[in-house]
Amino acid sequence: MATTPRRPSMADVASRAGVSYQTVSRVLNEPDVVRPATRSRVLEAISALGYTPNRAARALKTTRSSLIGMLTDGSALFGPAETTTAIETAARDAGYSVVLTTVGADDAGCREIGAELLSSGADGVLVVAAHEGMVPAVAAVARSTPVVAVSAQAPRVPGVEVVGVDQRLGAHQVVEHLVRTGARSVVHASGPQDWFDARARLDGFEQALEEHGLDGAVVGPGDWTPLAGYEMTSALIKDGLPDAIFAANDMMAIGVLHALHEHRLRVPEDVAVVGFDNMLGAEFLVPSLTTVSQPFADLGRLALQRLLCLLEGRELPAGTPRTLPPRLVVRRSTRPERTH
Amino acid sequence: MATTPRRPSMADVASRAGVSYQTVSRVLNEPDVVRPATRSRVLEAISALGYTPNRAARALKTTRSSLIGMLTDGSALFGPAETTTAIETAARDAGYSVVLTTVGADDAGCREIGAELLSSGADGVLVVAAHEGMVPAVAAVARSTPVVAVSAQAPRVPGVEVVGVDQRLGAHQVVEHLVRTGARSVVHASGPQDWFDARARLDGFEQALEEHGLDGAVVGPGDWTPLAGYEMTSALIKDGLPDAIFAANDMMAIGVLHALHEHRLRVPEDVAVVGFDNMLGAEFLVPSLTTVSQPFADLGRLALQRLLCLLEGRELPAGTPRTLPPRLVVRRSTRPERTH
DNA sequence: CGCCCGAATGATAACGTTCACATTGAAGCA
DNA sequence: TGCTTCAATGTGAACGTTATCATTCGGGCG
Repeated sequence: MATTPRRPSMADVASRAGVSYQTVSRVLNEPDVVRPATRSRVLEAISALGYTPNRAARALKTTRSSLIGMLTDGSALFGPAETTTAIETAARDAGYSVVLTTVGADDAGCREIGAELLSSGADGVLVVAAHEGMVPAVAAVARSTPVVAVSAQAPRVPGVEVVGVDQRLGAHQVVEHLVRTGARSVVHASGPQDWFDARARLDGFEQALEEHGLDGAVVGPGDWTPLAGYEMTSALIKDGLPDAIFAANDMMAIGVLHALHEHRLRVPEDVAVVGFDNMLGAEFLVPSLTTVSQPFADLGRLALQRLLCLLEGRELPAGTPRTLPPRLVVRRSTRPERTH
Repeated sequence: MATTPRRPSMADVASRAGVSYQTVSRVLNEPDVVRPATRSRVLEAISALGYTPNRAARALKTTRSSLIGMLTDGSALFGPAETTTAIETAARDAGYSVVLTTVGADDAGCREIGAELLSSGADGVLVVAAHEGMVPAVAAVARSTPVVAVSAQAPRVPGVEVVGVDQRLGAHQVVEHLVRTGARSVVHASGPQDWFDARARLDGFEQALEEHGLDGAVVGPGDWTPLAGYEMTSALIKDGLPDAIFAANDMMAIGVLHALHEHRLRVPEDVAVVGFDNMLGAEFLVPSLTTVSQPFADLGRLALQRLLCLLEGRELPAGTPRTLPPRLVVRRSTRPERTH
């Protein structure tokens, strides 16, 4: 009774079932090779003792930790959170655990973060809300571990695969919708340009603008927050408003709407407003926000699938996309499209 | 050249530095006991080889994994996300990594989730958005591992410590503010009652109602989403509105505001609205939302600190709170308080 | 000068698995 | 019957650490 209640090991299970520890190992790893009778005896012993395999020992022996590192931004943004959850669930289904690592605003300890992620023994790493600040950490990791980034475009790090939503396409869809609803001038309230997604949205915006010969301008960059959208819009109101404002994300759009409301400007009659992300609640803003829906959860699953292929040396199923399409969701913050 | 590029081990470092691997171990774990000259020689070898300790081996030997399990809800809610980040950062500072485990809506695999968390070898577990659905998993874990829950009240699981924001107090503050601003009747659009926080807010609401002799009712329960708030409010509009609506969280408040706006009802003149959480953007809703701010980040750090004490057998610093106070943030969705 | 002591380092064993190979036993076949 | 063969299980070693004990080497002191 005085002995420390050590977690049961294979040896304990083995002696209870009257077999050797190797047989127990086999029951766990290649069940069909052991005779049904012994197998069930072992299984019974396992559940009776509440045995769980010691992952440290397994990792030591196999040099594979069954851990996936997830590098993500510290801000509590909607999209990343959803992607994160999808990744974790899919990883668990595949027999992996996810170790979370957030990188804050400061680049300071960033290379160090990479080293820590590495030493945590992750078999592979997923980068979720990719921005410049992560590049040092990613570069440090990528030399010795497969990395898949969820991002609009490859962080300029060799050996990093990329899976993402086509942000440029999304921006195009926004501009085209605005054109169809009569806007002649559009301002993009841009996001932080060290984020790859923000840059791609801006690129797509400028390109679409040119294609349609629209008047347009870019203000910002903002930092994804409502306050940024609010301040940019307040400035615009002073300097002259366009027909429409395209915010880099829904949070900034909230600030845009607020500023307009504050000045008794009507949306969409005076100014149309579009966001990006289709976050929870976008539909219930005042007015209901036209925005671009991103398949965050699918994205997470796709990224994980890619990483698993890298890890296990499998080929990707043919036809697996590298890029997912966004979807424009038209609501009340833009003028209705003419239906012929 | 044909040999697999194995990660360097202590033995490699040792032979390069001309010492035994035990000395390398000592340099890492108790540096002062080794002579400065040899120590620097070893350190030089470490950095030259890019050696990082093998955590699996260490974990196997010490029976401590330096892993903290974080059990959290799958929904992409704002509060949990912020708490999560704070925990991860604090954990990393303390030399721990965080393995993330989300539990979805289905209770099905829930006990199993506990077992997996356990077998992942976490030294301790933090429960972040506690609700009934987690109880089986938590119970499974708690028998063999320290658990701290971030929650309004103890999930009824023995041996689980609790750290939380005083939700009842928050609800009290809301009701009192509403009373001071002239409301005579308040409806609480309640949250999912299997969440401990939602239950506590409801309790606090009812208690405060009684104390102040107010008219009141509870509608719901909702599921934290804007849609829920919207539907409850739509029903209220048909059946008769109170002076104020207290939504269980800000997301639901968004739906409440939307429904009111849709019926041309003015906030706060016709109905005052209050939320809970002070999520990013609450300030910029239309109108700016009065709500209860929760110190999500502090909460995460506090929970981690408590868990570390449990893990390392330390006493908590005297005066460390078990409960953090919320803070009422008065904005424009409620009538202004009279200033004498 | 011989002894002992402490500081610095080395050697050995163990943690709980999995891998590679050895052993057992029963069945198949001439 | 005696041999081979294959299925089922057991044995020994190793993964990279840390814990424990053993060894070495100067120097202080009687």
